[in-house]
Amino acid sequence: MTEIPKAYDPGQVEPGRYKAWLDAGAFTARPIEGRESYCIVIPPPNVTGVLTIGHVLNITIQDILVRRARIQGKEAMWLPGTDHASIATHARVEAQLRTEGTSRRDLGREKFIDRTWEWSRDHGGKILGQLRRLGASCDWDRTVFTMDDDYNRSVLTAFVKLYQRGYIYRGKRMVNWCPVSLTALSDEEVIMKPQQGLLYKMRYELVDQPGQYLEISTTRPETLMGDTAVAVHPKDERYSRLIGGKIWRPFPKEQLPIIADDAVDREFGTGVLKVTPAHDKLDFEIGRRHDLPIVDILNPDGTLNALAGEDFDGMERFAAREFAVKKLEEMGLLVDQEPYENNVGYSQRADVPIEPRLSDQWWMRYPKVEEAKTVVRDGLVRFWPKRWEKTYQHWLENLQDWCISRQLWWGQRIPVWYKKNCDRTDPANWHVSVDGPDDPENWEQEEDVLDTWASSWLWPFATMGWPEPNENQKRDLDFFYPTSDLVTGPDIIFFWVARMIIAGLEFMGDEKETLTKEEMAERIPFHNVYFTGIIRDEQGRKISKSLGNSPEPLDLIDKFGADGLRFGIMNIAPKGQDIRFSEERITIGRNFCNKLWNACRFRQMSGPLADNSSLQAVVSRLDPQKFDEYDHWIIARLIQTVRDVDQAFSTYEFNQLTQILHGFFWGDFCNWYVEVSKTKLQSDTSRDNCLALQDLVIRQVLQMLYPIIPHITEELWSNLGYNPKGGFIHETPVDTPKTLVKALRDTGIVIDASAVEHIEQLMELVTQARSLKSNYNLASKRDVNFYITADPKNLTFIKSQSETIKRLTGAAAIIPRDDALPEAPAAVVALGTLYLDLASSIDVDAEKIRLSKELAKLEKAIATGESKLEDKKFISQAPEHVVKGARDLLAATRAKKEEIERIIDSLG
RNA sequence: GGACGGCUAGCUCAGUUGGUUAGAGCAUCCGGUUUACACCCGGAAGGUCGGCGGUUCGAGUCCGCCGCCGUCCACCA
Repeated sequence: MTEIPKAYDPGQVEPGRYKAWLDAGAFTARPIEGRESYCIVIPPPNVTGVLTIGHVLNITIQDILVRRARIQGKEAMWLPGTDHASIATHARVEAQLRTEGTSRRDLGREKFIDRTWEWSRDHGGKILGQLRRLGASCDWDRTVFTMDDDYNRSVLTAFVKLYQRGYIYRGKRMVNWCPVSLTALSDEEVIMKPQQGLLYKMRYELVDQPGQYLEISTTRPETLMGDTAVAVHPKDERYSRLIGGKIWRPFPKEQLPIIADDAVDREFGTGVLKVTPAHDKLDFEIGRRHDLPIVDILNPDGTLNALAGEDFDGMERFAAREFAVKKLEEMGLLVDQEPYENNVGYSQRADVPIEPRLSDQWWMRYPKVEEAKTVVRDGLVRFWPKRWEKTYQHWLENLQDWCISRQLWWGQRIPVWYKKNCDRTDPANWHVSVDGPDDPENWEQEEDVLDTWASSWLWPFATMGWPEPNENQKRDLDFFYPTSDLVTGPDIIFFWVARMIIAGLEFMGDEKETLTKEEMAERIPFHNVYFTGIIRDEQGRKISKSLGNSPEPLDLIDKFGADGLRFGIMNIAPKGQDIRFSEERITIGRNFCNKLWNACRFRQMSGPLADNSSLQAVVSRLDPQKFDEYDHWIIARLIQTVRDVDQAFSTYEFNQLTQILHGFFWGDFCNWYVEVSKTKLQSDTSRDNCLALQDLVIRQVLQMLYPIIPHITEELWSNLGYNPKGGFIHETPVDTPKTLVKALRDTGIVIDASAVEHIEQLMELVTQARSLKSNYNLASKRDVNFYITADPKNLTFIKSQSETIKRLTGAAAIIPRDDALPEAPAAVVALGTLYLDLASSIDVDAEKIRLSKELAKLEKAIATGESKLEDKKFISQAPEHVVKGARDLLAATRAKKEEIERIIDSLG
């Protein structure tokens, strides 16, 4: 046993405690027969990332869940790792190369990849190290990187299997092209942003009727050189006679057909649409229906090419827009331009408008879509909060094929080889396998790599050795899969959560077209998904680097301690809502740790420690014969708190959790029980029982707090001798409400409900007494007397508690009286009427005003109660206990009112 | 355009299946070194629960409409 220092200093405690856990292998999980398993796989942070406040939230929740599972006696495994983040890492390495005056093309594929490996090794350890400072109890020996050799093989195997099963194909289709990253993107990587632009109205001349024009509206005049038709709605009478005719494209000057297509909206603009099949998704579809030529006037980087005409060749796309408008104007073809807001797709990563572009890509049709809907609808996979299920189902119902190829180098290179000098579009010339062809000299491998999400969607099982697990991994998969909880943000429901569910259903078992419910249950990757809120700043803005409003987590840890930060952030994170972050609101965590520390310190100062080695040991030190009302009350509150905490854990209500524990420990235990203890500890007869009770409360509270604030609770658990044979706190299973109640009952302790009620009444009396003193500026005086009138039963109780009442109120004496004390401030409470004895005269008028205010309140309550009870419908239709409650309340309120009226009278 | 979420004290949030006089923390104000803790203790003030209707004996809670704020989805150029 060591003495506890005066103020809690997390810096002195946290690193040592964390190291001790690591040294003892406390986070190592092994499949153990007959033991309940618990597993979380971490959402792998980007390998080049640094810890953000968002991670703090996410990691804290996961650590709470894992540690709670561990202290419940489950075999708990938290699997850590990082993601290679293909496009993001690419962008950062390329940016670095630019500062060196070189580029990835100059470097070549191999050297670029070497360089990127170097980069990720330099940065990769960083974020994992930061997680340790937060106290993350990951099983670090299992750390996985999505570019590890084994993981690569998993990704390639998944590709090959899906290819063989007919879900993967290569095709020339419209893709979202990022002109900065120079790669195709999936639909999910495109963000629609409203854009202030211009809507141009221009006119094209009819070939057959020179001097006659058709007016066309567009927001993108720079693509007109790629137009290969204009289209109208087939039923649009304004234009029906022109269908089948021709029109002049002004430059490069060419005749275009006028066609009819249902997709044209008659209401929009003039109802005439210019059709650019190479650069617009809708136009591409129209072009396909009408067999229109496709003229691609854009280079991959978004500049125009020679097909746009000599004067546009090489021009940047937005410069080309201005230039095209200028040309139209000069030719007298620009009719109008007006401000216009429309939605433009942006590349999520590069933050520039994407170009719809026709190109050869690899696509995936999703397998097991129906099953993916079923498992969530039927609760095999539960979402918290539930409302995200709707978002998930909606996405699955409107699924588009997934573009999985990226024109990048960092990532899993697509395992397809093309026969040299042969037609790449013909699958007969393809070789698809994990290891490649036996005669590599005759083949060329596909240049593209896979979308990062096409590797991370395998995370829950590829991290455990799928598809070729060794003996240990096989046991892991059997034991830990399906995993228990997934904790992530709702922004990646589509990117990651939905796809992991699909991948699990497809791969975690033999190839099957459809699955039974039992098979689904075995294959799902996790049972619960907890969606965190998104952290915002005090003004409700998103946290972002450019706004400079991102809190620095490591500074916060220095300031508040990891435990303080953890408690604080849990306290301010409402379930399913975005979180307003402010540093000030984190102080509650630090303050709470300090309170906990000092309460334990006070316990240590109050008397020698006795046997605390187990729940039974502590409980057996209690002496039911010596229980007073306070003891009953605190035990009742403790049991209720254990129940509430249980409930909060099982419904993932983490802010609730901190509030329950904060309220009980600080509000009930410290402010009332410990204060009362100060009297009890002076008496030899009550001391030991009181200390045992404190030990019990502290013990149970430490257990419940451990998942949230593990370092400090571990330290105190050890300092107060709760650890039999030096074990960690989590090695003693946390008591359930049942085990706690049973242990108490076995010792002969049964909660006396009337004692609990008495204490609540006593607390009211004390509060009112303090209030009276404070109202007369006597709060700090110790020589004040109180008088009380009460019925004999209550008086006996009050007398028995007079010492603690005196201590809690700071009064000199509490003196029974038979009648009212004239001209004295008074308060009516459940136990009687309390009078503040004032040696000097009081401000009678002020006191009258105060009491009148209270009287008004009571009269209002009486009026409400009376009208309710006079209502026959209420009497006949409301449940009996509600009616009785209303009657009792009315009676009590009337009595109180009469008493206050008497006091007012006595004031003269 | 559709869907979802939020609107309760100055701020951030609780308010279970409708049922006593709507709560907490922070901030504010007043008073305090009492046998742990000033990262503390005691007290006070502060709300027509976004608006309007409806159901009901009874609505912060259920229903309808409206208003802001936010998020997601959507091929009107």
